[in-house]
Amino acid sequence: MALLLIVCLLDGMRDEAQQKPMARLDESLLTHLPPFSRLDNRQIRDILDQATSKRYNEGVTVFGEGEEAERFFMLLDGYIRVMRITDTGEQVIALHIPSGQLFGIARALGRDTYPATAVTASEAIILSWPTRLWDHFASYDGFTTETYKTVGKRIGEMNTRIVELATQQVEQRIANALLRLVNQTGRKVEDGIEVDFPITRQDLSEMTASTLHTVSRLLSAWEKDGIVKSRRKRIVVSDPHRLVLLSQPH
DNA sequence: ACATTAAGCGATA
DNA sequence: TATCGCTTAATGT
Repeated sequence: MALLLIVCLLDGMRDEAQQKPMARLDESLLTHLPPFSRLDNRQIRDILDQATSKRYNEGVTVFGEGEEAERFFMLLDGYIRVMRITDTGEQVIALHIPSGQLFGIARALGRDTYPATAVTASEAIILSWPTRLWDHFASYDGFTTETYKTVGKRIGEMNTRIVELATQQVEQRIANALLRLVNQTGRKVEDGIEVDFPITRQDLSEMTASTLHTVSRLLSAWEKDGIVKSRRKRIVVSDPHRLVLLSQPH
């Protein structure tokens, strides 16, 4: 969270017109991120000078499904939850995006509207650029290939999730969802690995086509067996191995 | 093998 | 105090 501090200070902390051009953001913020790692300092400077930075609170919608894709985004800190709403008003969580990744890149998918809704799953710091700059970015060496790598990973993840949803039963689905969360966003703590952002039973049920009651019951049972430890909005996996066993059909 | 309904409890703001 | 997250039991499919 040191990054949070730095950017807040650079932003001047004040006035809630948060959407403002960066004064001087350090180039090292981008140099180690895959889409930008092959660019020289002048190119990074150019990119940063056109970026807008904004700090988001938890649970804030960055953009909504179907909206005009006016901008694309780079998540510098925090987590993004990508979700869709069914016609009956039910929410389905498609995936979570960790910091260091681009998102809302409709242009790369040949779309002019966002295919899903993006909500902050934690406090977040996000850079964004007008979509018209996408082609300019795409001309940079390695930008496109790296971008498609992460897009490919996301599609791969969603693929395996579809198979899970279609073939496995709830216990396996929830176990798999939890394993993915700790693998992607896990943070080592005293007695295991903790999901790095606030997550409710309702959230987990929306990731697994289940209900918060079933999730609650399963987490309680797993806690009794010493596999997980959970309190409100926090889940620690203390025995990942046994969770892997549960994620396997038996 | 699950979802739904309902009731109640503690934490949080 | 009101709302939220969570648990549990009973009941339904």
